[in-house]
Amino acid sequence: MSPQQRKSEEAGSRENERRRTILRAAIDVFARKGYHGCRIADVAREAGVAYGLVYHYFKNKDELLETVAETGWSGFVSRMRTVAESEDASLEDKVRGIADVAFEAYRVDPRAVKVLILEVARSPAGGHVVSRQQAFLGAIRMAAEMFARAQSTGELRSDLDPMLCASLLFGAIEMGLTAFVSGLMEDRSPEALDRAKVQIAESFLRGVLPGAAPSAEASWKQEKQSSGTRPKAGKRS
Amino acid sequence: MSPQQRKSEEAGSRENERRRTILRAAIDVFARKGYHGCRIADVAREAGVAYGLVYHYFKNKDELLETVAETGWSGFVSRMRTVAESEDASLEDKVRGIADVAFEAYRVDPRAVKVLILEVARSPAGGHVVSRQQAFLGAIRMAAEMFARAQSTGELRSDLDPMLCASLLFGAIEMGLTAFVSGLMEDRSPEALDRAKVQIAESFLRGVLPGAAPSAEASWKQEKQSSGTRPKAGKRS
DNA sequence: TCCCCGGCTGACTCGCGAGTCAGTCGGCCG
DNA sequence: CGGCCGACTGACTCGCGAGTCAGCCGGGGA
Repeated sequence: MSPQQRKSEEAGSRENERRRTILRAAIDVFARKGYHGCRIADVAREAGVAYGLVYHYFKNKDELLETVAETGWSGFVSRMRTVAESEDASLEDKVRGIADVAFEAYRVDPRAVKVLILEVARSPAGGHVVSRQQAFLGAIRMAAEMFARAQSTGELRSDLDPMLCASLLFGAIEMGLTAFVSGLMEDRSPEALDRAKVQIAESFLRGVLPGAAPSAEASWKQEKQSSGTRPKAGKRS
Repeated sequence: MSPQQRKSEEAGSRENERRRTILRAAIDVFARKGYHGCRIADVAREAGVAYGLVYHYFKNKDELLETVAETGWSGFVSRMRTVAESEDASLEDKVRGIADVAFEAYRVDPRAVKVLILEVARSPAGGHVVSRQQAFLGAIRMAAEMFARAQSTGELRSDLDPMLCASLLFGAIEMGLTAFVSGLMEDRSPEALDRAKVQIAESFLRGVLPGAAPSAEASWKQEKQSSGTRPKAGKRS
C-alpha cells in the first residue's frame, strides 16, 4: 500500500467518519422529533460533536435533510430498479421483489425509513427543494412503466391505469410500513414484518393480475346483481 | 322560524362568518405553502383581515391547524362510520362506500384534503398534539374492526390481518389521492377521479375477498346517474 | 523543538415570525 | 345624545434557533 493511498484513504475515511456520525445522528433525531421539531444543537449533541462542526460538513440544516434523503433514497431506488427492470422475471416476482426491498430496508434501518416516509416522501413543501419528492415520484413512475410493460405482455389486466397501479402498490407498502412506524402494529418481530410483506404483495397481486378471477374485463360491463340498494353517487346537488 | 332561532342563528353565523373566512384562508395557504412554510400574516392577508384578528378567533397557530384538522377529519370520519357500521350492507359495498366518501371529499374540497393528507395524517411531529394523527389512526382502527367483523361472517379471507387490510385500503386510497394532489395524474377531471376510485376499490376487493373473485358487480355505470336522493357525502356540516 | 495547518469548538449575532396590547371604530342601549 | 362594549387593527416585543467566526488544540513536518 503506497503512502499516498494510505494517506488519502485514511483521511477519506476519517473525514467521512465524522460526517457519517453526524448523518446518523440526524436520522435518529429527525425520526424522534421530526425535521422541524429539532434544532441543529440536538443533532450535534446526539452525534457528540460541537455545534459548529455540523456546519463544517453541511451547508445548512436543509442540506442535512437533503443528504439523508439522497443517500437513503438512492439505495432504495437502485435496488428497486434492478428488480423492476430485470428481463426474465415475471410481474409477480417483481412485485414481490419490490415489497422485499422495502421491508428489508425497514428491517435494516427503521428510523431511516421513518424519516424517508414522513419527512421526505410527504414533505408538504410549498417550495420543496426539487430533489425531495421528485425522487419519490420518480420511483412511482418507474413502477408505472413496469406495469405498462406488463400490460403489453398480458401479465396485467389491461383495464387498469399503470400509474394508478403504481400508486396502489406504493400506497399499500407505504401504509403497511407506516403501521409499523407509527406503532399501530404492536408486534414488530421480523416474522410479523414478513407476514405483512407477504400479505401486501399477495393481496395486491390478486387484485391486479388477470385471469383466475373470471370477472376481469367482462365484469366491467356485467349488469349489477343488486346486492341491496346502494344510493350513492359521485354527484351532489 | 322563531325569533330565538333566528337571532341565535344570525349571531352564530355572523361571528362564524369571520371565523370561517379565516379558516378557509388557512386551508388555502396551508395547501399552497405548507403549515411550516407560511406565516400568520399570510393567512391574515389571504383572509383579508388584520393580523391580530386571527388571534382573536384562534389561540395560536397550532390551534388553527388543529381546527382545520378537526373539522375536516370529523366530517370524513362520521361519514365513514355510517358506511362502515351499516348493518345491512355487504363488505364490498362498505369498501366502495369508503372509497366514495374519500374521493367525494377530494372532489368537493381538494385543498382541504391536501392539507389533511400532507399536514395532518402524516404529521412527522414526534408525539405532539395527540388529536392529530390519533384521529387518523382511529379511522384505521375503525376499518380494521369492520374487516374483523367481515371475517367472522366469512366475507373476508380469514388468513389476513384485519389491521393490515385496513392499512392496505387506506394506503391505496391515500396514495391514489396523493397522485392527484401532487399532480402525478395530469388528468384531474371528475371522470378520471371516478375511474381511479373504482379501480382502487375493485382492485382492493379482488385482492382481499375470499373465493375466486368478487361477485362481479359493476354498478358504477348507473352510479353516475343515480344521483336522486343521497344524504351522504354532502361536505360541510 | 517550534510552528503551521486544518479539524474542531461554542459563545455570539441577528433575522424572523409568533404572539401581545394599547388603541380605534361602529353599533346599540339607556 | 353620550357612554359602553366588543369586534377589529397593526406596530411592537421578544424568544428562538439558524448560521458565523475568532480562536483553540493536536499532530505532523521542518
